[in-house]
Amino acid sequence: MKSKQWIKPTDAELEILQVLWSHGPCTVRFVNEHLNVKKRVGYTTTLKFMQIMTEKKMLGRNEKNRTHIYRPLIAKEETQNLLLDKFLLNAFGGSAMKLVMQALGNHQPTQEELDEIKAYIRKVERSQK
Amino acid sequence: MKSKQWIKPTDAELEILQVLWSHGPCTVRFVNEHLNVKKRVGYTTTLKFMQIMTEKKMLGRNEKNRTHIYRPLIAKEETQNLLLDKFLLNAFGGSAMKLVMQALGNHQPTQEELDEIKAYIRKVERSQK
DNA sequence: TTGGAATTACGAATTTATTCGTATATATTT
DNA sequence: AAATATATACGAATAAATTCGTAATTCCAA
Repeated sequence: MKSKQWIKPTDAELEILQVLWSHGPCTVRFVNEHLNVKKRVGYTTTLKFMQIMTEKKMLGRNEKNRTHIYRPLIAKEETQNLLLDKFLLNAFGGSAMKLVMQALGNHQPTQEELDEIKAYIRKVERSQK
Repeated sequence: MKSKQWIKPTDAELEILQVLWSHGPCTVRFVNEHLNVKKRVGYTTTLKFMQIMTEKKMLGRNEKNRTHIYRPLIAKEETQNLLLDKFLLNAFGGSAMKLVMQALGNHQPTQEELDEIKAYIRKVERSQK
């Protein structure tokens, strides 16, 4: 994706992507209703965004029927990684460790999650020596 | 800080805060020169931002002398935490663990850093039982 | 078959963020 | 003291992001 032109999704665009990533391809109405669980947004506002995102090649859509079906064209993990890189630079001066420690500190991890991290660390350590 | 009105710093404001956080209180000129290491920014642009940030109570300034001395009024860690919370929600749907794992995966931690995390995990585990 | 509901397209208003020019005042240099 | 440099204040242009109204079209139900 880095090879193609990478356009950073805005906050509003990200909210829409979240919906499309978790549910499959869906209609504007479906997305709009999901957004409205959290905050009030007009239908045409959501529509407009999804049209813009389609122009930007963030989304694709099936126009076979009158009601278009939209799908994400950019992958969740890859997008999150790129956003993370930017955020890391902007807010944490590029120090991934600072960010990790703060994230851990602020969000009570469960034992399972701690185990997951420990397993990951062991894996890294093995590959390092 | 959460008690007071929290205004999310923009990217440009964050760059200025970074300078003030790492060096102490300083002048507009000093900040501007530091920003210019990375990218070209006009002096009055930086000045304008710092004035706006002062209005927003992000910065304070000593006006005793003609050349004002600015200082951050919001703390680094606290600000980063709040930004992290927002970012977590926006980009990672609130899953701190996903973010931590991706951050670890993308940025080769050194052995010292891994040790730091391990120590932290042990600390959490001790306090949990 | 006609009237209401749903959908898209389009344009534009609004808000927020970024950038800088110009005027004016103050200090410094010669 | 006059010229030059440096600082702030102010306003405004530009750009980017967000929001929605209206018109035109298509579908569906009475």
